[in-house]
Amino acid sequence: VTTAPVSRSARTRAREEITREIKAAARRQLVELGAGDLSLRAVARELGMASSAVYRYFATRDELLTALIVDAYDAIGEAAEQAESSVDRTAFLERWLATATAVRSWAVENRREYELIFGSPVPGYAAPQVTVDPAARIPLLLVGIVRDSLVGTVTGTGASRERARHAEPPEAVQADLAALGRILELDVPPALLAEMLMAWTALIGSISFELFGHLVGSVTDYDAYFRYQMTEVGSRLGLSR
Amino acid sequence: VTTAPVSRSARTRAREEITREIKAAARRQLVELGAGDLSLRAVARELGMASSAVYRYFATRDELLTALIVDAYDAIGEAAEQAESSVDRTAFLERWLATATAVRSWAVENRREYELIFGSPVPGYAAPQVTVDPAARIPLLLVGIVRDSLVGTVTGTGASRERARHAEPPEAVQADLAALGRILELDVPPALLAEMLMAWTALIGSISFELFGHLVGSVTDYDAYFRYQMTEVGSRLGLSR
DNA sequence: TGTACATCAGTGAACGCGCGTTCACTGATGTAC
DNA sequence: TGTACATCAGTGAACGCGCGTTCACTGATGTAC
Repeated sequence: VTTAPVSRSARTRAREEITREIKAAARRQLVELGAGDLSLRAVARELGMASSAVYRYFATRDELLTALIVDAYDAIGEAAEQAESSVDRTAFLERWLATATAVRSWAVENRREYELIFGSPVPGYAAPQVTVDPAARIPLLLVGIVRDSLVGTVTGTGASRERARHAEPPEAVQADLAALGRILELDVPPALLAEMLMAWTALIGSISFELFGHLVGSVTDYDAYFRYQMTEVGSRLGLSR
Repeated sequence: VTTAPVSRSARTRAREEITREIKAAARRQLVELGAGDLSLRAVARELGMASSAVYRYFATRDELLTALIVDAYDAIGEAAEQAESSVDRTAFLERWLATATAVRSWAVENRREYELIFGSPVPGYAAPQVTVDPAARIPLLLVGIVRDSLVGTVTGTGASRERARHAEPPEAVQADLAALGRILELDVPPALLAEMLMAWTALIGSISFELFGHLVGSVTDYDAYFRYQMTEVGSRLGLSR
């Protein structure tokens, strides 16, 4: 039995640093070429090391891809959390808008990484379990906002009690929603939970539509259109008005 | 000046047939490997011809890709039009649901081709102008439904006059919408036009979310959830209730 | 504190593979007189 | 209707390239006594 060293050894520190450098180089490649053309050899070349050396850090190309995916989820989640946390806690709609806007800004600035996580899956690559938690950060933000807004309603802190009236979801959907509510420990009407799922879908759907070029010719002021759209979504969640 | 032959020559017929065969083989490859790994050589191999022979039909790999994209847009548009046309003209919500459902079914059955047109763009490939028209078929269906529903309102054929009340779009968005309304020759309130754009976004966004795996763990009955979601979207368009 | 051994990072060559595209060519089909 | 020429489809070899991964190796760092 060996005891873990108190201070990381030179070897360990070097390992961490070089791992970071490999990921950084891979990210640069990703930006230029897209995920499909990401090449271990090119990464090694950029770092001035033998291509075989990369295998000391990532056992396979897919493992490197996975690391990039996890990083991307974390980065976009982090950006969203940062933005959301700086808004007055009782301004629910604004919290949602800050979240949505931050997500979109990150996506615009990090197109390829956004595509990596929200675009079409890389063929032949199956996302492993490790990506699940970081992927949940943004939806969990939304859960937090809605949860707070409901407490707000009860104590009268300002959330709208005139929530839009929705059709009751059909039974099959209710079952899914009930299970989801239990996982999230969120006790809300099924229609509202469904609305949250749709909000999350609308957020990503809208950003993808813009980035993938399907609004070319219809919209020119993407900022304004996006904000308007997300305001509509927010008000359907009963976050204001 | 040569006159066009009345009946296509053997050569012309052969050319058309082989062009079709090349596209079919390419489509098969697409299904297996995704757009990024589509290879001219592999297509030629499958057809038992020299790889150089393919160049008599498509000057470049990208040209072949473009052909597949156009075909995909046409196929999904065709499927949608078929489904929509078989619904009672005055059942506006049902027309919308038939459209949406047909689009989703086609997407589920033709995953890769769907990804080709609605997933992340193939890096290094710029969609040429020829893809614009076929891409418009589905949104134009939606325009038709809403247009008819408005006439319905006037003549009292059954469309709801209790259209959901929307916030007025901000000015920057209004400008875009006005231009869009002129192009479509559709004279409707800006908020409704915006809602149509959002419906189109929601349709594709929802299908992509499902296909790209972002609902795994939250939804199990995709059919029911999708239908519910599109019903909500439809009612926001004032198509019923 | 010094030494012997184990662990690990990195090298460079090699394996086996596939790709897009070009080019000079042969032979079949189409066209003009 | 028959012949001469032009057009076109398809061949096979080649160019120049890049890829992921393995393997036997050297030399530096870490560990146990």
